[in-house]
Amino acid sequence: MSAPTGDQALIKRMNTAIVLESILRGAPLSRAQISERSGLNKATVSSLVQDLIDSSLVREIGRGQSSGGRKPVMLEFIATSGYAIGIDLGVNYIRGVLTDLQGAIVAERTSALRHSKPEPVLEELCRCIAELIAEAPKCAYGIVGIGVGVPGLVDDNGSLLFAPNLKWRDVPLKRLLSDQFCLPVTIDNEANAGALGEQKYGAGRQIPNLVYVSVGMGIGTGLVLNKLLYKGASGFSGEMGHISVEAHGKPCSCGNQGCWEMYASELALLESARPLGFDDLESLLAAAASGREDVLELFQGIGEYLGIGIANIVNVFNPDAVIIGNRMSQARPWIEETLRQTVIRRALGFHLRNVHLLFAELGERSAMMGAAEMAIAGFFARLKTV
Amino acid sequence: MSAPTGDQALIKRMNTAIVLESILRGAPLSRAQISERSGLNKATVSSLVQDLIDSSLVREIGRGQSSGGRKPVMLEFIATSGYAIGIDLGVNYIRGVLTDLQGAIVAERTSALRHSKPEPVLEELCRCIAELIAEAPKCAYGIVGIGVGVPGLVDDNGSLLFAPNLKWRDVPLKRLLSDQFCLPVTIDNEANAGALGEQKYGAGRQIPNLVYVSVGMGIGTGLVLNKLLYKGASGFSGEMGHISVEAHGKPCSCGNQGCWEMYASELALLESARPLGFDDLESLLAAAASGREDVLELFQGIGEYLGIGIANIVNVFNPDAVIIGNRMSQARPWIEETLRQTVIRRALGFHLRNVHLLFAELGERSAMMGAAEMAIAGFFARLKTV
DNA sequence: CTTAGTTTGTCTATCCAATAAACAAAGTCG
DNA sequence: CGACTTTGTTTATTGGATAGACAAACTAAG
Repeated sequence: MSAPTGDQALIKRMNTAIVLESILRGAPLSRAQISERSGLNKATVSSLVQDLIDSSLVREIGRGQSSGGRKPVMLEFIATSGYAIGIDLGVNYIRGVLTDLQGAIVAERTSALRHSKPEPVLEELCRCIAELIAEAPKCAYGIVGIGVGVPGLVDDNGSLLFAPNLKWRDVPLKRLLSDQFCLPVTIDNEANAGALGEQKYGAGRQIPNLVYVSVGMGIGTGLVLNKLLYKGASGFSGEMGHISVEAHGKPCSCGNQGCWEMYASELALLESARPLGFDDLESLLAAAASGREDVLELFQGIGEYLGIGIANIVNVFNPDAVIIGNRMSQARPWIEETLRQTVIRRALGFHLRNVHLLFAELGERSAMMGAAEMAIAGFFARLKTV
Repeated sequence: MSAPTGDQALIKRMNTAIVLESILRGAPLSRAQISERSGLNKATVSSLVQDLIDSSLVREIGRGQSSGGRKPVMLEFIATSGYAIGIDLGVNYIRGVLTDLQGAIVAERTSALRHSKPEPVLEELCRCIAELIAEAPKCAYGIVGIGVGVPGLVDDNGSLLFAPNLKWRDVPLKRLLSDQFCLPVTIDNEANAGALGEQKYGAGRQIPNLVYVSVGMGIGTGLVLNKLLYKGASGFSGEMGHISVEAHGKPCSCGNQGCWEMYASELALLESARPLGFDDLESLLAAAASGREDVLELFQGIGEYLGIGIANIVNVFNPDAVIIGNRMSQARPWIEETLRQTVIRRALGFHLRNVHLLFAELGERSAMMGAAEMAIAGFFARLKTV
């Protein structure tokens, strides 16, 4: 009914989180440094650090430099006290990764999908997860969770409501996987996962507010506000690919007209390239690289429309950064200039001052790493409540 | 440097807030009921309630009904222990209100503005505030703060950076007013204030996530997420009036092209109505009321474009409600049907399920009441930190 | 080498908020 | 009237944070 009430256990959880976060950010660190940075009393820090050591989350790694007194005992987070699984479930591939608790990759596995029917795909998915689990070294917490990024709409029960390109409807993915593996499972949209991946491990490190624009066959977007994924009222949001940028433009399968993704996605590019005799992105990229004028113009068209939509996003969210990801980010050399100019011309000056226009650093790994991060974040969140 | 650390004072503040909020929501309430609803121990509640009584925030109002035992002592919030000032600074008017701590209006004052130069306007503004302050009854906390909604961009220091219709630039409004009155001052955009006003006192009561669309000469928007105003990375955001809905449409003074407000605002309406011999909204409303076909068509055009932009908003934020406010809400009878149809046709089905399309209930008072609410919220926030 | 001063991390006594349990006061109902 | 309920306070206890004392470990100046 009401908010969780405050008691001493809450204080301890909060302060433990502060100590752990200090170590995560600034390791190696001594107890004295943690005390100074956090404002917590030395005695408090000592006690909490001892708890963390007892829980196998932190260890002492020997003496550090002295500045004229007793040498400090340096502490570090034990990233290998647990492992996370991150999955990027694509339309024709499954990418999976096993990472430690700091997102360092331990094992990786990719497989192509021939069918898109749920049953064989789920079978392959489970095989992939099982193999990754088998590769995890022995450790205190084992596998702490499974995160999955999917190309579709997910509700807050982790059911995949609708995935147009897979032609799936109402697949209770979270329940299926947690029944199978008896582990915490987090499911989210591919763009949300990508946003988190880039925020944590890619181009958006240390940037608290960003928008990730996943430009593939369609356009998906993920919103990170204050380092947290933003979800709308009913748990799914950010369908900015279906913002109408041409009020009476091409009809979209979503029912709207003139959706952004009808003009700035890979699909839009391929459609306008068909008369020139191209039918995939790779050949277009090759043609652009060899300097074909008509193809370069096509990319500039995409760049402009991407810029139009991004200017809209900047005006609405005023983020610190916008990150272009997914397949179209490969076209960076041929779209970046037009894109940047368009955004500069169209976005409001006050918002432009601080916004950075970036391209994904993790490439095809954005969503997979973000999925792993969801699992890791879930583990830390559980630490706080138990 | 780091997060605020947890100590016992924090617990007490949190639990005091829980108790106070229970009383605010459910008054009249007994100590026993608060204990049961909040999960706090009876003794804890007793102690915290005593503190609140000592601070003149709560009072006992006598015995309540018994259900077979000792009669409970009922408690209520003392709304009149403090008063707030809310100001709506418009382009050609100043509206001011004095409310108690629950937003009940005690005094109200409107004045027309002839000039728009800063000096005379500020003078009139100060006179308005002073007169309202003079009307406040004696009470424990006096005037707890001044909130002001302004037609322009505000930074997080409360400076009015740019107000196109007033032709103001860089007016440090917050500093001026707090110097003058020695009171806490909150400045925000008119649309943000309106959003808060409708969320708290108007059509959006109890709706945690909503978007308020202020349709006047331009279009402004205010975003309430989880009952709090959302601000972007640099403190100002939500310029959805400048989302481009016609990628290569009419150039806007903001530098962008095809901005929503070029097609769906009062300005857009007046422009298309000029050939018919109209030059203000009032005469158009009158003509529509008398059934003039060509005018009705104009309103339908506005309704359609409003719907196009609102569908975009619904797709992006998936709010619980969208509230149309400001002057154009008077045109409700002639735009609502078209607007509703357009949104239904264009927004994504999953998002539509839960969204309500509402019109402002407070009319021209939205922003003013929201401004008062900003001052009240500031008072409660200070209670928690001191 | 000696000695003074510094830094680290632990220990001790104390404070304070929440809590359970006991309790007195004030009621209902048969 | 007596058994039972409900309310709100009192009392003793718990547990986490804290200040300050302290021992250990170190640097550097003389």
